[in-house]
Amino acid sequence: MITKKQKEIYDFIVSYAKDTGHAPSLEEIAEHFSFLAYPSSAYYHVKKLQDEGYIKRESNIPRSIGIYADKEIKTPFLKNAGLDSIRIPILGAVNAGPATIFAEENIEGYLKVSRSLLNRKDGIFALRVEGDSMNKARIGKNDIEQGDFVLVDSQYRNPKNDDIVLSVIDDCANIKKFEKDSKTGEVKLVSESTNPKHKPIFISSKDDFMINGKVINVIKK
Amino acid sequence: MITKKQKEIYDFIVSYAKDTGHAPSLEEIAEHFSFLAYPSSAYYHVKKLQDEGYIKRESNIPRSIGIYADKEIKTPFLKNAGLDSIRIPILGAVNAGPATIFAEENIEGYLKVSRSLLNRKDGIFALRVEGDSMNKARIGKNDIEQGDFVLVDSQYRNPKNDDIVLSVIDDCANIKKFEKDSKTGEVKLVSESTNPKHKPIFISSKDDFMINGKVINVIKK
DNA sequence: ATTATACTTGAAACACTTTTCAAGTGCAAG
DNA sequence: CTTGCACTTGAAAAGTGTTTCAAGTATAAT
Repeated sequence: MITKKQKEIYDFIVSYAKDTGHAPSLEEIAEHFSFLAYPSSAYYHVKKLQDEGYIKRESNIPRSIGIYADKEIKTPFLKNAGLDSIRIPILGAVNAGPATIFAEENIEGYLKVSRSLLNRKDGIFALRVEGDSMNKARIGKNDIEQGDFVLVDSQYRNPKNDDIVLSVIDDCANIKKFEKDSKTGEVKLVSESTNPKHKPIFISSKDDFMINGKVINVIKK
Repeated sequence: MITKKQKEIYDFIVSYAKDTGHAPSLEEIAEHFSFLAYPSSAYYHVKKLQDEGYIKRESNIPRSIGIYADKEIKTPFLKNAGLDSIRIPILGAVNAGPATIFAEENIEGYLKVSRSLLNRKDGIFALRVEGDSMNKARIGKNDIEQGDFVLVDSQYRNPKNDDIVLSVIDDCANIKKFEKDSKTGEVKLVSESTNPKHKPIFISSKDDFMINGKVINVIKK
């Protein structure tokens, strides 16, 4: 059986590999976790993960940890659910204005979120939603209403059709549904709203346009 | 500008990463090419590839070569299994003779295979097995008998010990177990047969010798 | 013939990584 | 209280891998 620590280490390996394109060394794994002071400790856990079939690895080969893409690790049973929540910074309200909302000084506070909602900790933040432009959109079984918080994965920069994305267009932050025409390549950002005043936004290459992440969850107010 | 040698090296890196889930070391790259006797030579080419923007790499970090897919670094994760079944061309029977069996005109038909058997679609084909030279070998829980089909991953060109490989030696196709002596570097191809007439084949550098893929599955007749 | 380009050679120095092992800690169940 | 489990510690040895450099080769273009 796999333990909570090993699951954390697994997640770190996955996220490290995603970021860099290669696996971490045992030394780096140890460095990343305060409960591991030596590579030998990382070795212990990595060997466990390997024995359980969650990763593959080759002896004496640096950075040879590989992840099986079709194998998901279930979060082990948590004895103390309270300790398993994490703090996520709340940034300025979504449609409030300039792109500078991403600066650190605009952090409004922190939201406490159960870690099981998320795949990874880094790069996720919360935004308070203002307006009704997305009140028909659904993330899981929730809609997005004024005053709710949306969790945004800022590492997700290559949206697929129908993803709800956070974008900044001409210095204005928006939460819209992403739609790209596979033939013309034209990108459209659609409001999923009961309010007809929200028209789709067509992106032209001259617009100052950026996808800042994907909405992965909604936390009702 | 990139040269032909560099393109070859690039392709090797890609195929190695696909097979193993991690990048090769400079030493391994050098070993793989007869025109490179030292890691420093591989270093030279890899640096070129990096300067030209074809790969990314980190200084002093072993096996940190990464390949760009679009603009994102493609992590060499192991691929997962899909859902539906796919068509795989059936080539001429294995020991029927010359290497030209790989030409398209020798496709005998198609075999319908559940994709879950395979890691990837492209580069996989089926071969009908003739003879008893491998009837003791096992792929998963199956042996390889006359009349069976073996699935060959032709992108897998860097076999490990005990892999069952498809090779072409002096224009003759063979399915044998791959064994390389880690000290001498000598390569031996062994028949796993109850029939003692099948002797191991020792590969010398003067032989016209090529690994064409790895047997990844057996489909019983 | 000279120059430039595109490499290869060879060794050594240096850096990074893995592996091992014996001894310990802290916690929870019996 | 004892045992077992799930780890952590600490250091050192044994790999594995990268980088540098100076010198040399081979080919093609000027």
